[in-house]
This record gives sequence, structure tokens and C-alpha cells, in this order.
Amino acid sequence: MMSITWDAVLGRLAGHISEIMKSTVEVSDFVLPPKPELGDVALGCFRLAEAHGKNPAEIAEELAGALADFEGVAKAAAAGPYLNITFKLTEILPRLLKEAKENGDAFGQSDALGKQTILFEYANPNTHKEIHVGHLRNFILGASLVHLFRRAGSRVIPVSYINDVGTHVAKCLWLLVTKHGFDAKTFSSDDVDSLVDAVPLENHTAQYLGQVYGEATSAMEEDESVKDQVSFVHNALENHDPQWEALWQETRKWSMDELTEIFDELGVRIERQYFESECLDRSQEIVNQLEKDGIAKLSEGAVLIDMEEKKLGMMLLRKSDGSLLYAAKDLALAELKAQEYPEFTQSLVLVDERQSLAMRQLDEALKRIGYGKPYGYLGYELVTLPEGAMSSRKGNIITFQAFRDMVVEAAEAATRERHEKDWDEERISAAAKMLAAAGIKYAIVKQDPNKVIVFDIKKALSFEGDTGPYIQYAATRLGSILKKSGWSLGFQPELDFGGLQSDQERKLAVCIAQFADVVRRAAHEAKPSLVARWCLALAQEVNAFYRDVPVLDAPLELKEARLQLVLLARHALVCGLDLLGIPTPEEM
RNA sequence: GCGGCCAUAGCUCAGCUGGAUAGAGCGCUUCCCUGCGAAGGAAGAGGUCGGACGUUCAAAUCGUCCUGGUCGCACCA
Repeated sequence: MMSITWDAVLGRLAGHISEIMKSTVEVSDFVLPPKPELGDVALGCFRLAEAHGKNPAEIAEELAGALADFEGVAKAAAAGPYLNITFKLTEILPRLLKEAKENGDAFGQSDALGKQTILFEYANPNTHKEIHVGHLRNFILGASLVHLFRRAGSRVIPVSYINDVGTHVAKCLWLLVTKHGFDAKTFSSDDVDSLVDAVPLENHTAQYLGQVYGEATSAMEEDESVKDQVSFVHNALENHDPQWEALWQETRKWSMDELTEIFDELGVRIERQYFESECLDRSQEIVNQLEKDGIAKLSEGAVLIDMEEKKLGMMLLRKSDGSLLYAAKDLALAELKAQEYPEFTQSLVLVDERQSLAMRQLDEALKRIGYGKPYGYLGYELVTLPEGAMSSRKGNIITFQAFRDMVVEAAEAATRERHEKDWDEERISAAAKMLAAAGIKYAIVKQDPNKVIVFDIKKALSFEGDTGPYIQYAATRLGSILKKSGWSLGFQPELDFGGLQSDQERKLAVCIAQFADVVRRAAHEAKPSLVARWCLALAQEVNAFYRDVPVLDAPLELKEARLQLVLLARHALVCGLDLLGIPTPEEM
């Protein structure tokens, strides 16, 4: 059975107080004091006072006296209506070491989410378009949530859904063909290979296709006749005309190859990749059936589900020209998921807030159809540029690769500056890669999901203060101490820690002890930002410890005990960063 | 017009289910490397928590209204 230190420590205290006061005090009643000097935890005695018909300050005073000798408590003091408690390090540290030893990399493990199986859909870009910094938030947030849900005891099945068909593909392929000297109307199977050859190999990418798509969009706005040509291509694609089908397959592969690389780089691991193209046929059938069943109706030539009485407007499924809208395909996807993963107890989709209405409509539609499972979504706000939203129409897209390259370059420059003499280029570039990953991911994940991120390139290139590299740096300093000690040691909870008397040592242990609770809350609220905050706080404690407490020069017994604390702190930081998808380098 | 989200230091943001003098980072001023890595640390200046009313012993936090911003709201995804 897993042991969670903070629960145990606070639980014991709460139990004791409950006994003294003859009324229940919960672990959750404890709060953090406004100033850390006051104590590790505090209890506001307002409720206890009410129950006893006394003044809160009186109760606090009374408890302070009663707890003075309680084992594990170093100090209990009343401050007005508050009871402030400081624990002995020996109450916390051995438990933490035991917890770390038992759980290993799964430090902070709990069963807070119960025995759920979450089917979690995220990372849903389109093919034939570039990946830009706007997508990054979804990918990084999603990957972190998968880790968090798992750490909180849930089984997670990560899936992704990619839109690989539709007008955006038609637009892109129309211009691709046209700009390489072919005529869309006469484009034939024999032309496919020569077209593919005509596109330079380095342009066999989603980035390039996205650029072509953007150009096609502008061309369409300027010239009405383009519209007809694009819908000609669109029809050809829907009819599976062999030459267009072949070109679609080829360019789709370009997109997917690039996407797979990006997923890999960002730690996006998908168990099942769904495509819109595989939902197409079934969604036609579903819409027909819904119409027959009276759930959907015909209105002005289009098929929709009326949700006005639920204040959800109209859910449009099929256009008057007969083509399907994304909402229809979502219904087929939901059905497909349920068939393939009948064991899931909760389905979640990570989408940007602009799609929240569509998600609520989907949920309502599934309810009306009789789909029995909870189908929800997690929303997050978008990433915008200082001058406004990013869009291919405005042509102000910052692609993922361009952004990543800028950060890596800055990271390399910063690393080279510090290791001009002692490191070779290979070593510099390896460290810089991790630094860049931390910079990018932390910046995105530290912000509360429902706040807009205004993309600031200057900030993204900074590695000081509240940044991923700052936290990596704290871990690296600890690692450096461990390395220099020359000892290879594991967690030793049985050691005597009585010699660790400084305030800073205790504060470090307390901060580590809060990890499991932070993870629980972060999973419950679907906010990796809480873990990011905790990582920052721990890194700050680590730096204070580093400043105040000598380790390697300490007398042997103290050194042994302090090395345990250093080992634990590093382990906790590594685990925290890992939940955010951020690697910890050995050196930087 | 209806609905979602947001509003806290010059800037970017934390502030958990109401509770003790509202906290970080950046920027600014001044310091600290012969010291376990200065991507670090110390000190300082900087806030009528958008506004009003209400609930409460207690409101940045809860409720209502208002203002400002942003994103949605039938044939785009």
C-alpha cells in the first residue's frame, strides 16, 4: 500500500487534536501560514471555538499548550485565532524517504481519481497545414495531463483525432497541382509521380503544404473562379478519383511523417490515432438514422439537431449541398471510440475554448441518441500574438519549428558562453536541447489553462527566474553535490536524522512533502500549472538550502543525513518536472 | 442581442473549497563568485486586488449588477 507522508503526518495531528477537542478536525482544515517562519501548517480555530462556545484565541492557546509535547511537533504556538505548528524534521524526512523508496519514479502516486479509465483525446491538428505555436499548448498540456491522471491513479488511453479530409485538403492540393504547371481538370494518374518529383524533397512537409494552403486561401479570396476549381478537386477527392486519391495519400504521408516527429519530440504518445477519413461513411449513416428517428430535422435544406431549449442553439450536421459538417463526424468518432474501448468510464477531449459550444452540443446529442457514458471536454484558452490571433489568412503564423529553432539557438548560445573552454560542441548541443525543451514547455504549462497566453518571444528566450531552466538548474546543483560526494547511495529511511536542526533543512523537507497533495489537486482540477508552481517553490527552497547548508564539508554523520535530503530533493524535482514532460539534465 | 472566459505591482502571472501584514518572476536601484555550479543569492522601491451593492464575526476569494477586454453563437473547421 502506498504511503503518503503528508497525509500521515497531518492525519496523526488531526486525530490528536480531534481527541483533545472532542470534535472532528480534518486534514483539509489545515492551511499554510502567511509567513513560513510562523510554522509549517496552521489551524484557524474559528470552528472549534464555535463548537465550544469560546473565543478562537483561547482555543488556539489551549491547543498550543496541549501539543507542545506531542511527538513529532517541534513547536506549537498560538497567534491570535491561529495555531501554528512546526514539525520536527524527523517526523517528515524518514517517511518521505520511505515513500520515495517504495514509489520510485512514481513519486507522488495516489488513487485520488478512483478507478477510472479515461479515454483522453488531444493533439488534434489537421494534415496539410503547418504546426504552429498555437498547437503547442494543446500538445504540451495534454501530454502533461496524461501523466497527471495516471499519477493520480487513473488508467488513461490517449488518443488523437486528425482531420485529413475536407476543403482544406482540396484547397491545398488544387494549388499544389496548379503551381507546378498542371491543370486540375486534366490532372491524371500519370501526372502524380511527376508532380511529386517536381516538389523538392525538402518540401515534402506539412510546413510546405500549410504554406500552399495559405496561398490557396488568398487566391480564393481574390479570384471567384478559383472556388469552382477547388470544389472540383473537393468532389474528385470525395469520389475517390484515383489520381487525386494517390496525391492525397502521398501528401497526407508528408504531413503525418512530420507530425510523428513533432509528437515524438514533445512527448506526445498516442495509443490510437483516429482520422476523420475513417469516420466519413459511418457519419452519413448516423445522420440518416437521426433524421429517421426524428432526433435531427431538415431545416432550409440542412440537417440539424435543435437544441434551442437547452440554450445550445442548432447543431448542424449536414449542409444543404449534402456535405457533412465536423459535428456529424464527431458522432461517428464517439461511436467508434465506444466500440474499440468499451472499458472507458470517462471520455475527455482537450480543445481550445472556442470549441466549447460544439463540445457541449456533442454531449447533448449523444445523450439524446442514448449514449450512456460521460462525454466531457477540458477547455483551455488560446495562444495569441501581441498584435492579435494567429491565422494562416493573416499570414502571421509562427511555426513550431521556427520557434523551436530560435529557442534551441538561444540555449546553445547561453550554454556555450558558460562552457566555452570545458565542453565540446556535442556536449553543448545535448544540454541545450534539454534546456530548450524546458524553456518551451514550462512557459506553456505554468499558466493556468483558462488564461490566454500572449506569446512573447523575448520571454521565451530567457532562462532566468520563473522558467524551466531555473528549475533544471536547481536539480543540477543537487546532482553536482551527489556526484562530488563520490557515493552512490539509495534512499535510507532508517538513518538517524536527529542532527539536521536547521530551519532550511526542515523547510526543504516540508516542501517536498506537499508534492503528493499538489499532484492530486492538479489532476483533479486538470491544471498542470499547480505542479509547475510547486516545482518553482521547491527550486527556490533548494537554492536557499544550497546557500545556507554545507553538505560535502559537513562532519560525516551530518553529511550522510544531508546527502539523503539532497538525493530526495533532486528526486522530487525530477519527478515534478517529469509530470510536466520536462527532462532533467545531468549537467547544464 | 445571448453565452463562455478574463480583469491583482510598470509588465507577465500565483493567491486552493471565504480567514493572520495580498505573493512570485521580469524590469528598475544597490550589493554578493580564491566558497557544494552566479542559468544563483541578498536588500530596496513599487498594489484603494476594474467599479458598486450585498452575504458574513471575517471577502482578492461567495452572490447580484455595472464597466472594459476577449472568444463563441445554421450551412468554416
